[in-house]
Amino acid sequence: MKEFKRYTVTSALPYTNGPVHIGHLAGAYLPADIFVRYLRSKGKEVVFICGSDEHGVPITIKAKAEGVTPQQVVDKYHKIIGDSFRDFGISFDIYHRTSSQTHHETSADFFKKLYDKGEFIVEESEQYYDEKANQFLADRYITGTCPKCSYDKAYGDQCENCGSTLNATELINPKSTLSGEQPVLKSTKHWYLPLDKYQPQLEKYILEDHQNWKPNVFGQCKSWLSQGLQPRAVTRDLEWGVPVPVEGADGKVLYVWFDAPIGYISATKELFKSKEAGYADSKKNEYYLNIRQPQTSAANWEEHWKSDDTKLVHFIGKDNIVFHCLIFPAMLMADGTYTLADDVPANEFLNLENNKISTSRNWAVWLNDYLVDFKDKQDVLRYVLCSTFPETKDNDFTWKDYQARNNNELVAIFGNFINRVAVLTQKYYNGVVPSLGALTDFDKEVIEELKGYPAKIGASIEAYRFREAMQEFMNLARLGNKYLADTEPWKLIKTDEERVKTIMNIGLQIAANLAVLAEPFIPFSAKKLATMLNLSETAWDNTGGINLLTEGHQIAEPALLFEKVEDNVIEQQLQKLEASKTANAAAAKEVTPAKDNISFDEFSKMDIRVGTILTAEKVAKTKKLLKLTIDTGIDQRTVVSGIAEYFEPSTIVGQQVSILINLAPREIKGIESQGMILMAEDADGKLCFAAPTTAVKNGSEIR
RNA sequence: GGCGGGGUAGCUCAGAUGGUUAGAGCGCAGGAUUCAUAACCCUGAGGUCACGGGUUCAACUCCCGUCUCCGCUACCA
Repeated sequence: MKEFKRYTVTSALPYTNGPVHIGHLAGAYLPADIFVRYLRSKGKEVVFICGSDEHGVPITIKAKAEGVTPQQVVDKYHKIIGDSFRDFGISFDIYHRTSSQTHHETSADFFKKLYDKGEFIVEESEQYYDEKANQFLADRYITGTCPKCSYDKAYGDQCENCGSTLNATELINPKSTLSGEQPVLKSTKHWYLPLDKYQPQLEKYILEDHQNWKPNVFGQCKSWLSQGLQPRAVTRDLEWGVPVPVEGADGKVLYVWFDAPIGYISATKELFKSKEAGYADSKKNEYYLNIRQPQTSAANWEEHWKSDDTKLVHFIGKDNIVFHCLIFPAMLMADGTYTLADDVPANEFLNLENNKISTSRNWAVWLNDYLVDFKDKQDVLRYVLCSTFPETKDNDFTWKDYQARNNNELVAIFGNFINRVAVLTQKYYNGVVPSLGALTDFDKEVIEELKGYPAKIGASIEAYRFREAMQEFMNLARLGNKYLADTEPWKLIKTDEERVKTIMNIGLQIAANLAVLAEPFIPFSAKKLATMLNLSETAWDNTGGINLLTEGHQIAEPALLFEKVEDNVIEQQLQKLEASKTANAAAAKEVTPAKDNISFDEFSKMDIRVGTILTAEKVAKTKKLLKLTIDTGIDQRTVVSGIAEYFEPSTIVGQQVSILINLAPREIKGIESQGMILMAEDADGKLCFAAPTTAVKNGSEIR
């Protein structure tokens, strides 16, 4: 195993268009924080880097929608996100941001160097340009008439009428959805990073040198490599971002995926820059939050990025694997002076109450919200999330589990043990650590077991098995409880006071060990415990023994580390989740505005009849389609309808429906559909039949 | 249908490169105990490792197929 002199640890830069939730925390920030806190306790040199990812199209869209500038959007969320991380004890040495000057310079320089080295390919292409809005248009912001089916509201990338995939340039009468104007074709130039050029190097880097990476990470890289890498554009026509620093690139910025990972580097730069200012935690500085003095002897940022004896570790979610394992390394290879990541321990996704966490559906536990409802309980969430980290597959967070973990583990095992020791010490010795006398065989066994924990927990952390590490930590608390249960000092105190001193001394030593070992996982409680024990030791390597507290040492009054979470609190959270979900769904589903008036004649053209479903069967190899036979009173005809997600074929036979019978037939999945069933669609997408409320003769006209 | 990832005790999840009686926590049952936030401690009952084939002396672990679940995607006239 290679010995590294220092570590550079990064967590994925959160995209700054909303707050962060438990899924983010569990995926990339908490694991990294545990890892880093552990390293610091081990006395390792480490910098822990993160910041806001503030560029890209989605932010400009959000700004436009809210009538503010992109900068205002990112300012708002940079603060919210940064505060959330700080409040949860995510101990970044710097939380930087990509809109900062340092970042703009760093990423521009990075581009410029590659440009000068001739690493890029330049390609010119014709793109639609909105002269009124003064910008190039992404395909989905262009509508027009479909060249294939003449549907007049086709999008630039696809026609929803006939389903064909389009190029924006194929549309007839294209219109910009931004201004409503007809866009013009304009040729534009972009720079591409030829990833294919680095394919052999990347294959060696991953497939040969890093077979030890997690299976999910390794597998995905392998899959990409086997498909063959393609050149990727590194620039875009956009105002918001880092301007492309070369001639003839007006109105172009670095593509956000290119500048974002450089954010790690610029943040490190900024961290070292602020060294002169003494790393003051300056919340007034608009460019960073939560800065602290890193535990490193490095003289400059380069030592953390360009030395072979630096171990670079990226903590990310699984959506980011390709960028961190292939694209960013390719960029660094193109530069040639950087060291590459030693590991990228990507987590899978965290679900919430059996459903995927969703920002748009507001199905999430937001960190800033959590602290309002659970003041000072950041450690409980840290603990619960760590115990259910999606390390090998998607995992589920439930409030019931949260309650159980808190009550049965934090309170009942860890908190209870500490309380037992503290209360007994207070009761018997007024809080003074008693002397250690002769050891029994059982004492020796327990001490021997205790001795193994620091290394065991540490090994798990270093292997990125945080769930296992925390379980081991909790096993030490269990050992403490067992020690007390088996030695029964409360009985012995009546017959053998000397023996009780030894027992309590050992109990206290276990508590002190727990205080140090808890720090990476639950730092707030660890601090509370250390204060209670009046303990100043923080070094991991000094744990494992029974010498953390000396005889005669005074400890403070016992205080509870954790409290139970009652049923009603959990109920409330579940209700809140449900309520915000429905509220959000309703709000998100805007009522479609009324269409233009039509004449009675036009209306009369539609021939809508009452019909009855005679047969229904699923169309093979589709998810939504049912093939229906309808008795229209006039004839029996086949209709294909996209309702399979909501209706079992057998249950709708005999159902009366409204059917538009003179709609031009169309072939769907090889079946000719002769008409259209009228359905009402609810806000959540559910469908219901728009049909007569009492039975009506088939063929009756609807008008 | 395509791509990706899954299906292991009631629940949430572990199970390196195939190898003795498949694990943990919770829950459940019984016992012990009272220092402790009725908490702790001990014991126990629970799994033909989705199903069917195959490779192997040996498969939860490798290969093929089937079913099923979850994402993204296609079909919704």
